[in-house]
Amino acid sequence: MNTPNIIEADDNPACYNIAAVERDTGLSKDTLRVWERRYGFPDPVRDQHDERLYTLPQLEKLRLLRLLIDHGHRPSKIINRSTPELTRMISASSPEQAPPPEIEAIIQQLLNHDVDGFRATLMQSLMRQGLLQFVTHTVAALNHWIGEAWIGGRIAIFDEHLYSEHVQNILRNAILAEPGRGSAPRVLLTSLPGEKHRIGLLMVEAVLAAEGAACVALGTETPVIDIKNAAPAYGVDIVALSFSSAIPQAAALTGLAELRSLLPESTEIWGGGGALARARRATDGVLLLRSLDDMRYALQRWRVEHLLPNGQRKMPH
Amino acid sequence: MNTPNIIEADDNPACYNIAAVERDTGLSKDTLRVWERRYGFPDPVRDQHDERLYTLPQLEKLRLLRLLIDHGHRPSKIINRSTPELTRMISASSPEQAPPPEIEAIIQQLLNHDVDGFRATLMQSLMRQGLLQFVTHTVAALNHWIGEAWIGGRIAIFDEHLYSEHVQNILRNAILAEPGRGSAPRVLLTSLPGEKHRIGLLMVEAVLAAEGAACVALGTETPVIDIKNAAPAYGVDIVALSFSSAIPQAAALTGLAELRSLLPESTEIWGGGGALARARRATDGVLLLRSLDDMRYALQRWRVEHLLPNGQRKMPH
DNA sequence: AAGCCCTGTATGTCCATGACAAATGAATAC
DNA sequence: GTATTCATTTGTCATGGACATACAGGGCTT
Repeated sequence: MNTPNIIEADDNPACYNIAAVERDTGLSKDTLRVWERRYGFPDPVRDQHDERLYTLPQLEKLRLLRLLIDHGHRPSKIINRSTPELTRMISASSPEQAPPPEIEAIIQQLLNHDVDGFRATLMQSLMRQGLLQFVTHTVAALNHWIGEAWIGGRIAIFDEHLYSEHVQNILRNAILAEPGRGSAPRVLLTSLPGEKHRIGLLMVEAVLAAEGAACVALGTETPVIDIKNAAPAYGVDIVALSFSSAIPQAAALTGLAELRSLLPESTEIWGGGGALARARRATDGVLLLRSLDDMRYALQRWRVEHLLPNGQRKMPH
Repeated sequence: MNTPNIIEADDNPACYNIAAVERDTGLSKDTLRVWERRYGFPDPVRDQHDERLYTLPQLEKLRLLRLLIDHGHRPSKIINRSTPELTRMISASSPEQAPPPEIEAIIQQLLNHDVDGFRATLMQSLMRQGLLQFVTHTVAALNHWIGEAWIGGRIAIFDEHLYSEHVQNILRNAILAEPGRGSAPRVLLTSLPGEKHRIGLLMVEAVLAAEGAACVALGTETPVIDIKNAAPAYGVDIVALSFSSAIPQAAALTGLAELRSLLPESTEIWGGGGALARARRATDGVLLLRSLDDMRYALQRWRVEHLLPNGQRKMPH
């Protein structure tokens, strides 16, 4: 069913088939083929069966292209530039400011593979700031910096894995420890198939937990139909979806629109995350949240609209 | 960029385009087209641009087919049967023996969508038994039963998502709370690309933590090359990989062999999980673990071989 | 200048069809 | 029983054409 992605990673420079490239760049097979047809890049060699084999440098350049396109550049304008030039464009677009010392210290421990120190520092940071501050400042900054470092090749994939695991551990632990459970509103929290990033989802859950809302977290990659069925089953007021920038903005918007058409109007739909940060507008009845603070305001608004001053619901559910 | 998936969800029965069906069934566009060409199903209507529009019943039948194929049926044998017949096949395929009462109670809360009760019962069970017992008995039994129920269609996908999230929460929390950190051996814990199941991995981590070993957990789906690089970076003694039964046994064995050829002999490789439970033998130098208890024995053996009675390593690292 | 509509180009997705490797199952020999 | 061979099934890839939507830039009005 699946062919091996990697044949000889060290010896053979061309070792990624088109499915692997689709997985690692997020560019569809169709897009990869049509770029090759139109622009001449990527220009993979072929194996004995005429199937495309991409090299690691090509894959890396494709990731840079993807990133720049996500930032508003047009493919035809940048596709034939060299990899160093693309890298320069990226660092030019993001001010490349050194991270604040506190973040820097955490990053250093990660790069030094100091697992225990890394975890301990994160924990300290959480204790000192409290969950809300920790999530909206430290974790957000770390995510941003790690993302940059990953693009720039300054961090190994396994370091990023370790980072993700530990932040998950700490956030889940903190969420579980948060006292006020079960008050209104009730929020269903998940992502659509294709969106695997859990940290964004956990950050949202942490903020909601800190604000005293009741979360029903379904993890990542729940098909739309199942969300439709889950919402009434758990009696939620709001369905919140997270889209990292790994997902095309259009896919995020159509997913939201589709869900909107399936859920009753009384159920609010919130969407947020990197893929939607620059979206102009969504379907009517879908709320775009461009930051975690946005979400806190949305939460306040919902409570004003739906709750009496004593915290009771205005209308029987 | 993207065409809308749904035109008229309520009035028009044909409202899913091929991208939406791919996302919700996990069947690729190519597969959907080739099934239509070969078997005549699914047979979607076309919009004014000749693009496929699938109906909800078609989508549901596709999901049943996917489920049966994952459990060993061949597409051509089942694709032209009716939806009720497929449903019957699914419920017939799992023997449906009653779980023990303790497990039954937890399952009931999950099926009743009693989120808080479910979490509370799990927590109680953990407190009463301790981490080791909880993992090797309760979680293992729950996994087994939930897997059966999923095959038999007695449990919704979103319930399974919720189950997975909460067990993760509780296990991660318990692991973090486990006192003895950092003693030998040091174990790198992950799965290969394609293996997404995290719970098996967390169960292993919980047992290791309870036994006082030092874990470096990289989450799921780490490419072999990255494992090769990570092992020396984190100075681990053992690399442990988990394979759920969703992965073909041959793929698991190949992956283990490939890794064995990349790591120095002094690094042990352990493999376990559903896919390997019935495997006869693996490459030389790879240890097959058929149960969590197997792993505890393996851990004891490693300590006898590598540690002095006072807990110091026999050889300087 | 700033806002708006219009129009042409850029771009991603879909289609049809052909081909073939990998997976599976059956049949055979050891 | 266990390994080997062969035939069939099945998913993925390739090609090239088509076209809807998104975007950029010119010309218009305010």
